[in-house]
Amino acid sequence: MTDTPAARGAATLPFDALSADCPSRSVVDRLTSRWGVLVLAALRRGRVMRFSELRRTVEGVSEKMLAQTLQGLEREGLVHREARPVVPPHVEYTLTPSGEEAAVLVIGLVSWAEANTEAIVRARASYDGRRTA
Amino acid sequence: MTDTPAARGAATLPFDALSADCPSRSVVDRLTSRWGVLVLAALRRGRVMRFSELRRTVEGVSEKMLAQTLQGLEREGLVHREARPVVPPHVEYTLTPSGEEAAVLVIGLVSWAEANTEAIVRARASYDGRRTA
DNA sequence: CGGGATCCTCTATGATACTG
DNA sequence: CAGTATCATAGAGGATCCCG
Repeated sequence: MTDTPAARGAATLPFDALSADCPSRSVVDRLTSRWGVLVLAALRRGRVMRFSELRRTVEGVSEKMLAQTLQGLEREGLVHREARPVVPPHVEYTLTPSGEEAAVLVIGLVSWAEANTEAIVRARASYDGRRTA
Repeated sequence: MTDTPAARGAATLPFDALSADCPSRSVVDRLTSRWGVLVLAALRRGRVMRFSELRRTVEGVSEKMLAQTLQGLEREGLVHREARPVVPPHVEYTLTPSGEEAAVLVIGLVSWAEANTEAIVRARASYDGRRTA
């Protein structure tokens, strides 16, 4: 049997993302980007947040990365940007319906990670111990 | 009221990962690392795979990054490595129970991304059109 | 076959300063 | 306030060769 990626993809593999050329990979990359994950989590469930509010909520993010991340998510149609033409500027960010869906999944991951952090820290210590010994 | 990350975390925020010092962030970072996601997806549901098998399945990954990713996942206790002392070497990788849990969530994300790739590509085009115009 | 060791190239990320 | 522009750097990621 031919075992090309295409053949496997159509026949048995539900995950095209495993193939190099699938555009879904770039989507996954953005969803799972360092700050993308945290911004989606911060905007969950219809929250409306301003730029500086996000800046404070997502601790450690720089202005530059926050702006860049928000633009990326907006481009993917996951985040909606509402700019009110006043001075000083007033800009609000929310998740789009699509963004809400993605956020649910991302938050699932984050929650799991938090629930299992202790176990993982223990696993790390064990692994490191074995290697050092 | 004191507004330390710890205080907020306990009181109102379900997501400690939003605070900079929470160890869960490093867990999230690894789970969502570029190749980590794809390796977890490839090893889903009790699959047993050898190194070169993974190398072929996760298209585009280099030997170095695959080795590095597998070691990272093994360290977190998500992947089990079984090396049989024969020549030529025979090494098998599987998910641990913990890894299976994480994989389910990661695959959820990947699947969503694949299902929504078209919509996202359209959103991109729309966004780019608006900016260029 | 399954890596380890090296060297090299980018890109992601940050710090800082400036602006409408 | 909400960014943009610039400069600088660590680390991700890749190519290649080597070994048990």
